[in-house]
Amino acid sequence: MIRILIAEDQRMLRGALALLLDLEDDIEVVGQACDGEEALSLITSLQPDVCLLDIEMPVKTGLDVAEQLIERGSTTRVIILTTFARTGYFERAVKANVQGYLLKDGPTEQLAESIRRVMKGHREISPELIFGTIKEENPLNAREREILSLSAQGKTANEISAMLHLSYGTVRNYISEALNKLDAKNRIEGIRVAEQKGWL
Amino acid sequence: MIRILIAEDQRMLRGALALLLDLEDDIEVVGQACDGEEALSLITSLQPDVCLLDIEMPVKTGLDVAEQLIERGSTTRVIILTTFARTGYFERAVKANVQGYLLKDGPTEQLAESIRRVMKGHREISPELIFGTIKEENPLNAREREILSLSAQGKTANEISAMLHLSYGTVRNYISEALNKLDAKNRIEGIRVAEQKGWL
DNA sequence: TTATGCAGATGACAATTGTCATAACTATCT
DNA sequence: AGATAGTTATGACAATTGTCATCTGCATAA
Repeated sequence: MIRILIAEDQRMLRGALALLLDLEDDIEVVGQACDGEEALSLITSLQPDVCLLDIEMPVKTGLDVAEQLIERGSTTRVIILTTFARTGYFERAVKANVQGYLLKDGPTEQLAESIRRVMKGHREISPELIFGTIKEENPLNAREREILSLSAQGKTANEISAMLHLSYGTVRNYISEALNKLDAKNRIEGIRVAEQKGWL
Repeated sequence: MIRILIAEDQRMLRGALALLLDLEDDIEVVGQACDGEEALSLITSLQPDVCLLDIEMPVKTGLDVAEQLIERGSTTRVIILTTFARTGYFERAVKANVQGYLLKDGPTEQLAESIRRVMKGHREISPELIFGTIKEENPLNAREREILSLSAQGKTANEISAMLHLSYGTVRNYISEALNKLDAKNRIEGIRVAEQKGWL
């Protein structure tokens, strides 16, 4: 019996997946979490064989959870299940050494089969991601990302400088550099591009 | 037997919902669509009793579909099933006279029951939406919305003025007015607020 | 007819933003 | 020690943005 845990904040999907997987004879859904924090603590206490992690969840993202599981030397295998084929997300998942990265756009029928294959030691990656991704690296460094994120929240260069204890000019330099790398003509365009690629 | 059609672009969710509903003795999923256009043509040809429509789909949104069904005098009952509790969406759905508006954040178990109740002539609205929404009207008029949308794509005031055959100053006036209404201190914040409320 | 209101335009002003050249200070590598 | 690279800072400049008061048509209602 494969014991699995589902972490997904959208209740309808979480419930439907749990039901669907429970119909399989060899799979048992032992727990469900609606945010990253809960997922982490349930995985620790329940020790499931596999966990299905959404990325964009409250409190902690699925990627955060995956990284912390590695740190703790957990034996639970991780399958990321997300809407986003964003290169940034995928790269981070690969670095965190997850066993699977599936898209919510993929077929339902394949999910159970993917779980079984992961149990056998295979890696399961949505075919959309296998080609044409690795080349698109995140061009932004940590500072640029941090500053652009704050800017994306509507913060002003001045506010950001106060928050990060940097000078006004430095903040603007970083934004300028980021926009240059993203080939964007202003903050708004830059934010669009970066968000869309999962670089923020 | 209640014949239903599901329109939802996310394949995993669509598949899971179809399976879940097909398990019910009195419900039969007669069709699935992955965009609004397909939904419309399948509803016309299959004449299901109920259709489940996602809002944010390619080609045509679920709201577009609902509105066109009314126009055509279709007898198929409509349940909107969406992630978004945005007031703008909800208002539009109410105006289109849909029979249900459920959130994907709601419980899976209730879905089949909601469908049965809709068949009996009830209206099904997610409880989150019943209170505290109607008052939050979209404060932006058509022009302001149009201009802020273009701005959200990274367009400059100058570019927008050329696109809409308005003067540079007029465009900035509209943006200023929109920001004032949204209580935002700059474009970026304004865009965030408006998008989050479904006002764009 | 006057009044009222709306869509659009103009001009002026200050603040913010985007760009660039340059420099100081570290830390690291050779 | 010298070379190199990364981080932070400055100053200067132009362009863009945000705000306001004011003005022109134009339609429509009193």
